[in-house]
Amino acid sequence: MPELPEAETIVRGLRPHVEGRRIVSAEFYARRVSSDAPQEWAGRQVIAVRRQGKQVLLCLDSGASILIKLGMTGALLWNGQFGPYTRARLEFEGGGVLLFDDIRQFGSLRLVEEAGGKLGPDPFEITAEDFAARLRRRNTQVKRALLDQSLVRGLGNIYTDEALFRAQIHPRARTRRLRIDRARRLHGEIVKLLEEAIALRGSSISDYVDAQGERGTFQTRHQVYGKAGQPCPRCGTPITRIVVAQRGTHYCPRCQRI
DNA sequence: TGCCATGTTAATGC
DNA sequence: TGCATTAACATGGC
Repeated sequence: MPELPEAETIVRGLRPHVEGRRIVSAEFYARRVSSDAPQEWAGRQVIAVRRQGKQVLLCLDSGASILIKLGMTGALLWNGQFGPYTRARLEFEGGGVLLFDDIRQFGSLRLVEEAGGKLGPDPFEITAEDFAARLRRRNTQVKRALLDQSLVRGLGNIYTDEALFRAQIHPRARTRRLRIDRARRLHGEIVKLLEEAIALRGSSISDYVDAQGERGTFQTRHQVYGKAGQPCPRCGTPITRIVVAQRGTHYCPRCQRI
């Protein structure tokens, strides 16, 4: 669920509470949530809260960072209610508790020495030119390429479908055959889409909530995601659902031609 | 009941 | 090397 706009909303909500604070203790309640020893986190000060694609980083005074992957259903709740899906709990000096709730347990927390890994550039930090070049270097379906975090980081199933609709590109279009102006335009649409989604605090499709437990509202602006059978907002043709890269994919067969 | 779901990674084969 | 496919993870909703 959480993609870039949701992670950004969580980070913004967490920052004023967590930055500059020291971790007093950490506890894990599920084997899968972390393989770290929680006492190794204790005593560390969080100097910055950052987003990395769709992940959240708590940057520590030691130089290392706690990398938080939200998976499908992860939530970070500031002073939230401890519940059956609470998988981790961080207590901060001076009061305040950060809970990591995660129904499906695809999320995780782990200490990393270096950020980045195999992630590609953030869509906000890459030029249209560079984006187009990276995209056209691949030889695959454009939807698959956008979901690949090593091309650009932060897009998931929802925003990929929405961005391709806005750019009027078929999700199965081959990256190598995309004209350069179309690839540049796709980057522009991605940036605008993500900015709009952040302004509305993300999309709450099922259970995404921000650090205060509040839902986002960008789902009310979705044009194709989850809209199979409904008329295309541009031309009225029914939105079609197909499977691309093993993911449900929504597009307008008239506006988005190969 | 069976299938589907916003994510990621590993294994395997071409 | 790059790309495609499948499985796996754990749980809730329809």
